[in-house]
Amino acid sequence: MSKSEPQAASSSNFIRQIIDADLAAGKYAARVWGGRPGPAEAHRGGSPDPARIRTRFPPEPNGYLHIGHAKSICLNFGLAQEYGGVCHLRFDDTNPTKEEQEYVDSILDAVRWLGFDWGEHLYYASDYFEHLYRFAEHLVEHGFAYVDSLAADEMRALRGTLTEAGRDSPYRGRPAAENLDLLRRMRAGEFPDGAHVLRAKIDMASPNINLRDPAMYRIRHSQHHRTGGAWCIYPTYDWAHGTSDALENITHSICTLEFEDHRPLYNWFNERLAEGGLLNAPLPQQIEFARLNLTYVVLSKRKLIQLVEELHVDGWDDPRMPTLVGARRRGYTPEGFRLFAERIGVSKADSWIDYSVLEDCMRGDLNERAERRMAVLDPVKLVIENYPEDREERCEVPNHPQKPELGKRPVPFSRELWIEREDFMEHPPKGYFRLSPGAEVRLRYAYVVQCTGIEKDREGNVAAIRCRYDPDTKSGTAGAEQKKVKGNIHWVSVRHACRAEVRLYDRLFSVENPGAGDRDYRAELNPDSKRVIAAYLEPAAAQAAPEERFQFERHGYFFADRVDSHPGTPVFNRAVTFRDTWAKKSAA
RNA sequence: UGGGGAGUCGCCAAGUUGGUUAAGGCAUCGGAUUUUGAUUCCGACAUGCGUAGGUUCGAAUCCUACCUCCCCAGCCA
Repeated sequence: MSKSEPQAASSSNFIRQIIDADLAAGKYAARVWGGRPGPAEAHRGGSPDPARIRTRFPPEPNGYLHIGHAKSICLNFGLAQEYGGVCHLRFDDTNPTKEEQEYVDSILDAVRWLGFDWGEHLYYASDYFEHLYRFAEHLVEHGFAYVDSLAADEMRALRGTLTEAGRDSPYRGRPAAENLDLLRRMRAGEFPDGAHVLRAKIDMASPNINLRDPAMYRIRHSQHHRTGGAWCIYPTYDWAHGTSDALENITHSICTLEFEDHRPLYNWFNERLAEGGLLNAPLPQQIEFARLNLTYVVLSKRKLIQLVEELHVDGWDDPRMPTLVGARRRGYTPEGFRLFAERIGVSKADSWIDYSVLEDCMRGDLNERAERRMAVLDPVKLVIENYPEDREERCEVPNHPQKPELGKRPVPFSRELWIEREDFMEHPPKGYFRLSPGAEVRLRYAYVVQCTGIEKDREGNVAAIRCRYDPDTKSGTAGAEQKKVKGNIHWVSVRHACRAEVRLYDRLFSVENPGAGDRDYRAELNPDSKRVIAAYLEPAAAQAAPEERFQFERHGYFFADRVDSHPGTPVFNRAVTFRDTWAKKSAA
C-alpha cells in the first residue's frame, strides 16, 4: 500500500482518493500487459503490468489545445508520475471529417512543451478499428447490437424526450444473422452515407437518454488522416472510447463532467466484451472532473475559430489567444502552467478561476528564472547638467538581485538618459516618490539625481527633464548609501540605447464572462489588448535570442518573439506585468 | 416536469467511518526587509459549511424537506 511521496504542495482530491483506495485494495494488481494495447488474447501470458496505474490524455485532433487542456494534461500525466504509472497519449480520431494531421502535430508539440513524456505510449483510436469491428460483430452475434435503417431524423423522433420514453425502431427486431450480413456490407462499402447505422440494443425507455440504443457505427465515405480510404464506417465516441481504454489497460479514465451520464454506457460495452472474453478485467473506470473555466477568456472551439477567422487576432498562436501555442508565444511557461494546475486543484464543482491566478503563477515562475534588464517603454529625456558631455562610464548591474550567482553585466551611463515618462510628475500627488521638481531619486544602479527643471514643447508637454547628479552616490562605491532616497527609477543611456519593437499584450476581453447572457462575446473584446510600441533597451537586451526571457525592471516579464525577434533587432512580447500596489492605491 | 451531477471565506479547495480550535493556496488588509511602489518574510482574515427543520452529550459530516446552479434528446467528442 505504499504510495509515492506526497508532493509537498499538493493536497488531497477525490481522484487521488480513488486511486489510493484502488491501490490499497489491490484492485489492479493482477493486470497483465502484453507490451502493447490489444484485446484479452494479446495480453494473455504477458507479464504483470509494470505500470501501477495507467491514465490517458485523449484529444481529438480537430483543433489546437488550449489552457483547459493543460489542466487535463497536467492531471493525467501528473497522476501517472505521482503514482508510478504511465500516461498514454491517445488521439481520439474516430471522425474523419473533422480531423487533420496538422492538429496531431501541434498537439504532440504542445504536450511535449508542457514537459510531459508519453514514452512509447503514443496511440490512435484508429489503430483499433479492426479490433472494434470484431467486437461489434461479437455484440451483433449475441444480440447486443443491431443495424437500424432509419433516417437520422426518424431516429431522433423515436428517441423520445427528456420526460418521455423513446420507442423501438421497426428494425430493432432484426435477426442476428441479418444484422451481421448488413454490418459486413456496411463495412464493404455497399451503402451510401446515412443508409444504416449500427446501434447498441439497450433500452429505448431508459431515463438516461444515452442508453436509448446509442449509435456505434455510422457510414462515412471519407478519407481519414491516418487510415485513408480503408474504412467507410467509423465508430462513435461512446463505442470507441471505453473499448480503447480497455485495450490499453487504462485503469483510471479521467474525463470532464459532461460525460457523467455516459458512464453507464462506457461500462455496458466493456462489461459485455469482458464477459465474452474479448477484454481483460479489471476494466478501466471512468472518473469525471469539472473542466476549467477562466474569467476574461473564451475556450469554446467555435469561438476560438471565429476569433481567428474573423481576424480579431493574428492567428492561432497570437499571444492573446488562450491556446497553448498562443501562451507559449506570449512567454508563458510550462512550469507556470503546472503550478497553475496544482494551485487550482480538481473537483466536481463547476468553478470559475480568475485569470489573475494564471498570471500570478507565471510571475511566480518567471521571477525565479528571468534575468533582469532595463527598458524604457514610454521615453522622456533626462539631461544631467553637471555630467560632462563626452563622458561615459559603466555601471555593474546584477542580472538577478536575489541570485548573485547569475553574475553581473555592464550598463553604459552618460549625460543623456531615457527615463519613463510616468516616472516624472510636475505636480505629484502625495505619496508619489519618483521625480518631480526639486525631488531626488536614484537612477537604479547608478547615481542619485535631483531634478532642477523641465523643458516643454509648444503644446506644453514635458520635452526633457533636467537634473544634477551627486558624484558621491554611485552604486557599489563606498558611501553610495549615505544619501537615502525613496525613489528608484530605471533608465537607458540615449547614446547606447537600442530601439526595439515591444508588444504590450493585455487581456483579450474586457469583461469577466465574455458572451454571458445573450451578449455577443465579440462585442466585448478589449480594444487595447495589443499595443505595439518602440521602446529603448539597454545593450544587453539587444542581442536577445528568440524565446529568451527577461524581466524588464519595474515593468514585468518579456519574451523575445520566437518568429519575429532576432539578435540585434529584437522584438519583445510582454508576457505579464508586475503586480502594482501603487497604481491600485492611487486609483482607489 | 425524466435522468445525472454540484453547492464549505471575494476566488479555488481540504475536511464526508459524526468528536472538541473548519487545512492550505490565491486575493485582501496590516507590518518588516528591499537600490524593482516587484520579490521575500511576519501577522490578520468563516461561532460559519445553500436554506429550514430533526437525530445526538456532540453535525460541514447522519435524517427529512426545500432552494439554486450545471449536464443530457449528434449518425460530434
